Amino acid sequence: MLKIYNSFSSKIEDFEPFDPPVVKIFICGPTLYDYTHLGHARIFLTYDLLCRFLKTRGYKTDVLVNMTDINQSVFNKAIVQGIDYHTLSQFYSNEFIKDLDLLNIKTIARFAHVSDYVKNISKHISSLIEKRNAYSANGNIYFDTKTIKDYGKLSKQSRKQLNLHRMDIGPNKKNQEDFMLWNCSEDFGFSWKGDFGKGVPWWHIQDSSVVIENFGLHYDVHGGADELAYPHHEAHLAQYKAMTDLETPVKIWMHVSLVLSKGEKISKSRGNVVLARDLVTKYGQNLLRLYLFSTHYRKEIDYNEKNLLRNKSFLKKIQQTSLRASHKTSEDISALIQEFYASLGNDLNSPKALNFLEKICTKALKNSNISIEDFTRIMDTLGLRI
RNA sequence: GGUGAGGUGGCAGAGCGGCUAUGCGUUCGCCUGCAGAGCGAAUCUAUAGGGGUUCGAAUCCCCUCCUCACCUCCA
Repeated sequence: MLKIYNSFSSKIEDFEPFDPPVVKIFICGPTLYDYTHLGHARIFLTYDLLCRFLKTRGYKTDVLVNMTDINQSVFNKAIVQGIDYHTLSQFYSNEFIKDLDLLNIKTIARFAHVSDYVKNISKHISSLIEKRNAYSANGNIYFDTKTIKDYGKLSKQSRKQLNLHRMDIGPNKKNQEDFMLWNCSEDFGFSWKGDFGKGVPWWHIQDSSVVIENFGLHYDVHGGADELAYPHHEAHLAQYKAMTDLETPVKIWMHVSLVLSKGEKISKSRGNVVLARDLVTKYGQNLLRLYLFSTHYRKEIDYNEKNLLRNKSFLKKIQQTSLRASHKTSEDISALIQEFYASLGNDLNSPKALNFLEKICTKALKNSNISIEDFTRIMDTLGLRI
């Protein structure tokens, strides 16, 4: 039904959720200090496609997205603008939701703002200290990565390599690669109380707490951008294992590749950011979907406007097909429809699926037929609004 | 140094064992007072290099060369 590449095992695996027919998916969400750009859009559209496909196979999806409002970048921008960090993050949170709507992403069931979870985070840190997975050094709390046997496996790094990273630098850390859970040493002008001291919950533990509060001891898919594999996902997995006492609390680690521009990563520091809303306004979400889905999710996309526009004629063909859709699907097209879904089922091979869709359209416009029902189902799967 | 993704026609970009996409471009028609847009048709027969597997490879295996990204906050 669905084969999917698991970054943890580096293999394409048969997908079987813990509690079928429900599929629990966690997606690393936005840090709330700026608008959604094309790279973010690709991430959420990919999981939207995954969910829509899973639904056609009889699954029910439960998607959780964390909304990072406690974060250095948020604090910094709030200071620059002279406003409360919460006001700032709330603004971008609303804008994010608007962007998802523009992108026709309706598959996300829960949004979890980290600031609503600080008490839980503190509780979980206390318990990690108790279990000796975490320790205090110079007031800060760190996770002892040596307590996790195969730490580094997800990001495919040896202990030696991990040791080279200058991770969350501070005095008296047990291991160079240990990461911070609770920051007590910096003054942000505000702090929260934990049993272990006043401070700010740090990056990685936020997701783990959000996940365990919402999903409990296990879930099926952990998603996010490729670049999050280290240190973020590695750290999250270590914490989550310690919290759940399970060896495999997450079935599939699914990483979406980056969007580049002129061969370079899209990022604010390089000044080549393209906002999702601008693209949707200018070209429409249909075109954007066709463009992004015509590259496999594990492959980088080098964005340029020309390539996006190339899908125009394809979109037109789809629109013409919709006008020609009839009451019955002919056999040759029926076979192609099967191939369309089979392609998606094979590690979400959307470019191949689109190829079949194009063949379907070509035939339907010549001498074959596709039923309105079959056609609509394909559109729904891809999230196209024709 | 480590990890991952790639190298396809003039260009962009799919296909991932046999049916050789698609788009841009180019050329020719139709349309038009001209131009553009639009429509129709034709055109380019490609797969980094070298071995191998196979009846058959762009597609699988090995070697070489090259490109890019990530490994620090970034999605």
